[in-house]
Formats: sequence, structure tokens, C-alpha cells
Amino acid sequence: MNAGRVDNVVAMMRAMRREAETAPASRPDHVTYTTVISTLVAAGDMERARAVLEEMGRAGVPASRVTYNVLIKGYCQQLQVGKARELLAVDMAEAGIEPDVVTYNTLIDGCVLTDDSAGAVALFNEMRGRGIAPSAVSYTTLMKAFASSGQPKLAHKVFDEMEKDPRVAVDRAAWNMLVEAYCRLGLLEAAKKVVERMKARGVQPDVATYGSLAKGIAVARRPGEALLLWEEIKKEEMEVDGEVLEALADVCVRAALFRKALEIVARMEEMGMEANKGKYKRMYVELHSRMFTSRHASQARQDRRRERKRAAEAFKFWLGLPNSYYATDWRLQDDGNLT
DNA sequence: TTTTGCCCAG
Repeated sequence: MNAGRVDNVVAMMRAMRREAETAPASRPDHVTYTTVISTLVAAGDMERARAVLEEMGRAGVPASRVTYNVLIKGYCQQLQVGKARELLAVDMAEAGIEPDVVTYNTLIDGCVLTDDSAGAVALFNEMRGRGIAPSAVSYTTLMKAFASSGQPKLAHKVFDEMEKDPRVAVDRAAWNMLVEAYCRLGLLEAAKKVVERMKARGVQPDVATYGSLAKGIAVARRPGEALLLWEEIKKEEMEVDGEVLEALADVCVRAALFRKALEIVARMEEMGMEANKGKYKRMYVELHSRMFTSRHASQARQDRRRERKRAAEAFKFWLGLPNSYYATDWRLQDDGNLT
């Protein structure tokens, strides 16, 4: 199952059933069937997952709450939240199986995936109405509903409620979701305040935190902030993934901060990541190909921009664009290639 | 032994 080998998992279950004819101890139990269903769900094959549920019933092995939770997750991933809800309202109810906090968290996330934040709130309330206590995951998922619908203030309200709830602890995922809620709209000052509070509470920012900040910087188009974040990542020897670096490199290229952009892509290449040169070529040509072409600049101004020009040449060299060492005439074709 | 949330982007 962990290797995603669907056919082998199904064949194993069948073999167990056959063997059980002479060795009853091999009879698949509810965990066996749930494991098979998990494999099919992970492969996105809801039809076969559902068929195994039927097979389970015919074999006289009752599905458990976990079995249903797995199937609900599968329908949510396929964006079929209606079918997921039906499993709860009809199948689980008929089988007399009570949902738990995982059931509801999964459904709430399904609402988020289908841009239904009202549905997410309704399910959160329904869960509490049934006497099921929200977990840290419940709060964070509800925050996600507001974060992804561009309502950071509401996400923050949920965060505050979470802090007040003695049954749960605010963890790094919750802080990160709050940072994400602000960054998605490019509200960098608010996001940075959250990060400061998070650090003051002894929670270290991680890849997700910096990923959100990098995205926020890109949304807000604030290259100065990209430099600050890059310096912090360098100073703290922070473990970051390529996506964060790419977001920062994008902002730097857009802002014509080529020296920094080169530093960042160097780090990406150190990490074994292929920087997307095609994208940077397009950005360079679209945004900066007219740089340094003014004929009216004074000598003083030309001197001042010498370092920037050197950086631009180095960047073009890295891109493989014609630079000062080679030909100087080049243009962008309709197909995006350069001649 | 099987199930849920935190960056990217579709």
C-alpha cells in the first residue's frame, strides 16, 4: 500500500480470501479491507474503492468508522463533496456508525477544496452540535477556508477562538495558516507581525512559513522585502525548499535585482534544482530588455549604474542570452524563442 | 495494522 502498488494490494486481499477457505486465520478483517480501500483512494479510483466496500459487506465484515473516513476523504479529493456527505448521512447512519472529529475535519476540508467556506462553517457547527469536540486540525482547516477565500480577518478570529479553547494547543500549522491568510492577499505587515509573535512564543518558522512569506512578497511586489527575507534565510542557514527560493528569485528578477537573483539561483542549483531559465528569459526580455538604452543619461548617472549593468550582464550570461561578451542584437520571436 | 490540517499551482 505504501508503495502505491494497487494491483498487488488487491491481489493480496483476494489471496487471503482464498486461503481462508482452508486457513480461517487468513480471513481478511476490517483493517485488511480498509487498507485496500486506502490504496484505491490514494490512486483516485473511487469506483473500485466503493466496490471493495460492497465486497466487504458481502463477506460479512462490517466497515468501520475509519473505512468510511477513508472513503469520505476520497470523494473530497475528487471534489465530490455531495457523495462524501451522503456517505455520512446515509451509509454511516444506516450502519449505525457515529462520525468522529476526523470525519468532520475531512468533510470541512472537502468544502475548502470546493471553495465553499459557508459549508465549512456549517459543518464545523454541526460537529459541535453533535457533541464532537473540535481538534487543532478542525480549527486549522476552518482557518484554511477563510484563508483561501481571502478573508484573513475571519481566519484570525478562528485562530483567537482556538487559543481560547483549552482542549487544543495552537501549533505551528495554525500559526502558519494565519501567516498564509495574510500573505495570500499580500498583507505583509500583518503577516510579519504574526511571525514575530510566533517566534516570541517559541515556535520556529519553517518551510511553510517562509513559503507563505515569499508568496506574499511576490503578491505585494515588494522586492525590498525579498532581500530582507533572503538575508534572513542565509543568516539562519534556514532549510528552505526550492519553491521558496524560486518565489524570491522571481521577485528579484522582476525588480531587476540581478545580483541577488543570481545568488538565489546559485543556491537553487546547489540544492540540485533546475532553475527555470526559460521563465527568466521571458521575464528579462519583457521587463528589462530596454534597460540601459537611454541616450540622454549623464556621465554621472552612467557611472552610478555601472554595477547594475554588470549584474545584468552576468545574469544574461547565466541565462544564455546574448550579453556584452557576445552579439548584442537579439529579439524575441512570437514563439518565445530568442534570435 | 487502516483516517484529518500548515508554502507552491493546477
